Amino acid sequence: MEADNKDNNPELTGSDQLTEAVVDGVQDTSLTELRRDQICEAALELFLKKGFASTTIRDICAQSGVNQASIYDYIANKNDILRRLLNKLWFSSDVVNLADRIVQHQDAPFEEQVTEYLRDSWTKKRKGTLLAYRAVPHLQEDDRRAMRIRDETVIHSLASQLRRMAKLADNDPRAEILANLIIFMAAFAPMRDWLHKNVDDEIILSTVAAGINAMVVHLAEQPNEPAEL
Amino acid sequence: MEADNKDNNPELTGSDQLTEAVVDGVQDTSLTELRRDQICEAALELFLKKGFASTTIRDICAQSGVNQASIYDYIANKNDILRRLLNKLWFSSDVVNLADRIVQHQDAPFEEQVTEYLRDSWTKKRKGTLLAYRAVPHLQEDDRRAMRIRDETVIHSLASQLRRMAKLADNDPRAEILANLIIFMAAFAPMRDWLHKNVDDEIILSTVAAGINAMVVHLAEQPNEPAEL
DNA sequence: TTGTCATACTGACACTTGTCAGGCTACCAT
DNA sequence: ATGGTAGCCTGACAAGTGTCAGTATGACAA
Repeated sequence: MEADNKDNNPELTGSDQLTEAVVDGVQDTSLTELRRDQICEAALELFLKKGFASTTIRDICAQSGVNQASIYDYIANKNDILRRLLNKLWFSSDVVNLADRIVQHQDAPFEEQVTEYLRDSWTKKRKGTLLAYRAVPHLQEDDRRAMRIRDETVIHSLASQLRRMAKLADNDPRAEILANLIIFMAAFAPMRDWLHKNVDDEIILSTVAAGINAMVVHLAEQPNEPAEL
Repeated sequence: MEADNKDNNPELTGSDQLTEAVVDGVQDTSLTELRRDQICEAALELFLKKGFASTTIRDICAQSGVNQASIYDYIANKNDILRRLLNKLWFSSDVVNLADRIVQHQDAPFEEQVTEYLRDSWTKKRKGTLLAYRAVPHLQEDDRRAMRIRDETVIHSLASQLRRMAKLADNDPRAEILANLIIFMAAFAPMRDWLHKNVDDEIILSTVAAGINAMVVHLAEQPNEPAEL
């Protein structure tokens, strides 16, 4: 079981994505596209509601209206659906990451950029984030590694911006830690949304953004690593 | 399937825990205790590695050395194992929560208390946290509600301490948001531990604690909610 | 009208899963 | 030795699972 032959795809989709299997059951590429979207949309909803492992192919078929046998004309297997979803919602999301934002708008105040970054993460990328945090354990080892590498890249570029802004030494590990923490907070609202039901989203946003800003400011005021306790 | 008859337990274990099913296959209560511990320990390891849904009873039996049939003399069903684990590692963990810490040591500086709180959360309660964040979707509705209520209680008590410390109005929602965020950060190191492999744990700890402290200090300096943007 | 071909679907296979009935063994008191 | 009993295990069932071979269907070309 779970042969998952993505090796029948000779060229990689680009090393910063997960490799999608080639499926050639159906010629009409636009139809393939359409059905795939149906399938992925249904699968996303179910994965988030019931978890990847508890969602069956039959569930996905029922939800998307695609036949149980035909589904294999559009996707290679259950894992392939997850890969495609992550590629679309996580790797190719149109949310600009914080480091790039800072580089692009050198003049805008940091807190404002954090606000916009969080706003986008919490709306446009919300489901992708949830999926990434919940479903990654079900990926195969190399896909999981790809996700980790992506994360590390993002964190390192953010860390170097933080170092510049807070005037830290090039090897100060606190920049990486704070970068990691900020990325983590991009998952805050999606993962803990059952609270604050009656609180205005903008207040949540500005509170967290102000908090992140305070963290960075504080770091800039403490340019040396604290001595060992 | 999944009858999950915890209703054959007349008295509740206490409303701040999940209800564990009564299993009477074996008389010797100390043996029952022993086997249950074996089973839970094995299950915990597997749940964290493969996820709840992908871990089979057969896996748990193999890992714990308990027979496939006998396991039902010690636990009621797969879900019951999860409940018992959460009761032990999440509800009855010996980690003092941050609000209680603050009340108990009114004089100690906030940052120090945060440090100790995070240290405990990231070591003693590490697996419980991971389990709570990952496995809760597989609980039944009422158990999930119990977890949520617990969370809300903890957050509200922390929020009221934050209000006191930062001199905020009683209805300022930012206290709740920050409390929620701090609780969320108690899951930071467990959930994102693949980074910082070569960074001293104490630096991670002090960096995050300092950041949280800066957030609260900043909040105290901004006693009024910002006007609408 | 007939033939062809791309797509949809019926039905099934091989396997895994949670769960347990009922037989089995080892030890203890007599 | 013998009977009894507390714990252990073989074997199985019913339900569900991912996957697909092969057939039915419908639309279009000749």
